[in-house]
Amino acid sequence: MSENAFYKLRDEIENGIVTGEFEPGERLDEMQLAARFGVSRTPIREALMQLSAIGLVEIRPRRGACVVDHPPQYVFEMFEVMGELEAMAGALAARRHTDADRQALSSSHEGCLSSAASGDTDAYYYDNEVFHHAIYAASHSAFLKDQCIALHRRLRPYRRLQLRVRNRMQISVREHGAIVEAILAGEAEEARALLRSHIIVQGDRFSDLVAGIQSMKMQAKAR
Amino acid sequence: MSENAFYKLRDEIENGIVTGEFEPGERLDEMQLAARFGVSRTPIREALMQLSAIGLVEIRPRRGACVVDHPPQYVFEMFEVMGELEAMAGALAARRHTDADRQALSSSHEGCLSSAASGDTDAYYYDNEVFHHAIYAASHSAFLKDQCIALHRRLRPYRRLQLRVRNRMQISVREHGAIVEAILAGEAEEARALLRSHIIVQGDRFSDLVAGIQSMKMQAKAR
DNA sequence: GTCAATAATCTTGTATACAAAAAGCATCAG
DNA sequence: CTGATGCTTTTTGTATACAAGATTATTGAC
Repeated sequence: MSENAFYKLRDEIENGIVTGEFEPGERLDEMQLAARFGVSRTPIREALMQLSAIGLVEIRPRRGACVVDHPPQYVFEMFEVMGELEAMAGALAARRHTDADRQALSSSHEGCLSSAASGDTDAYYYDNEVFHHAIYAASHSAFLKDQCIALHRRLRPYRRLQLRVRNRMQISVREHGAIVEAILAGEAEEARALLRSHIIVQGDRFSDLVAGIQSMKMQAKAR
Repeated sequence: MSENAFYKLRDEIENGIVTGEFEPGERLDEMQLAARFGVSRTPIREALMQLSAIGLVEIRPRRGACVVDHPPQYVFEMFEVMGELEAMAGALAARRHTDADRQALSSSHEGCLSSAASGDTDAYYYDNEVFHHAIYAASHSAFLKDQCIALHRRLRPYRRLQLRVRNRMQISVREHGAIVEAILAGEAEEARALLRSHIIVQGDRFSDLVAGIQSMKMQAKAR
């Protein structure tokens, strides 16, 4: 066994939740997980404790851990808050970005452009993450960056769903272009507004999201 | 031992951190804590795992848990983000508040007024918390409320420091008045701006905060 | 006297053990 | 056949045990 099992375990289980292997509402049996990862219940429990504090699993006394199952409204609100945080990061980035930040923003945007052009959603999913992380870094607010990364992670399962929608990649990458422009031009309020509406799930996108969550659960039940 | 020790333990340790009994940077010895609370190391570890996920303690492999010790810049950034989140809550509250919310806002503001008048900082500290929670609730965004409460908790040690500054209570409660007015009048953008500047630690207040953190650490070392 | 190397001690990380609560099951009454 | 009650099994929560890494102390060399 290498170093600090519970860190690895936490990430493994988190990943399982994000990818949908563990479905929303599913019970996470300690012994089962222990057997699966070849460890005892102790580090499993410690990993679950951390995930519960983050808000990815729910622990009810004497009844074990479940993957959280948020109503669509709550997920919508998560995107709404994420939008505000990213907007803040973008506004700060517009004011504070360095040459290195310019570089990182531009090249990560290039990456998104090419993977969007190739139509590879998995590649875009990854490049998109790099792009947004570049904005967080350019904000030069360590705490804001930490918060954005944490919430971004928590939203990963749903973000993945959104890319499935037709043309979403093209629209998304076009919005990225405008965002980069605003940040590099130092237009803080423009960047704020653009990022806010880039993230928020409004109008049709909300119904798409709800439909996606539904089908995710259906798929889960079928297994 | 009653039900679910680690919940109680988590709150106890968290409280110890907030009140400054456990100083920033202090090592949290598992056996010591176990002896103190009359339990074994297992539930202590589980509590520490949760606190580490929240960001109140730091666990380094094979070297135990420490109370986090953020540089002043990071604390400033925490208040900056808190300001943005509360601003958002205030703006939503201005648009969405119900009669019950009006009631809760007004009465919690009354509470702040009277405890500020009496000069009781502990009472004000509590009433202030009730007031801000009323705003979160009035936003009618469950996730935003959760995030605000979590960050509010994390900032409790520093918030406490701020009240020590002369006249801070009077200034704070006056700002509350304007905030209530804006929310009740439905002026979302006004509420947003007022709350943002109410929370953010700017100008002199930042140096006061840094000085407070310093003296907190001095006091810690003296023990 | 100071520094370094090694031994002793302490602390963490994980496994296992055990008690108590919840869930599942069977039996029995109606 | 249905429902309820009591028993069995399973699973959680906590304590304890043990191994391995980190820390400290001691001893010896310079």
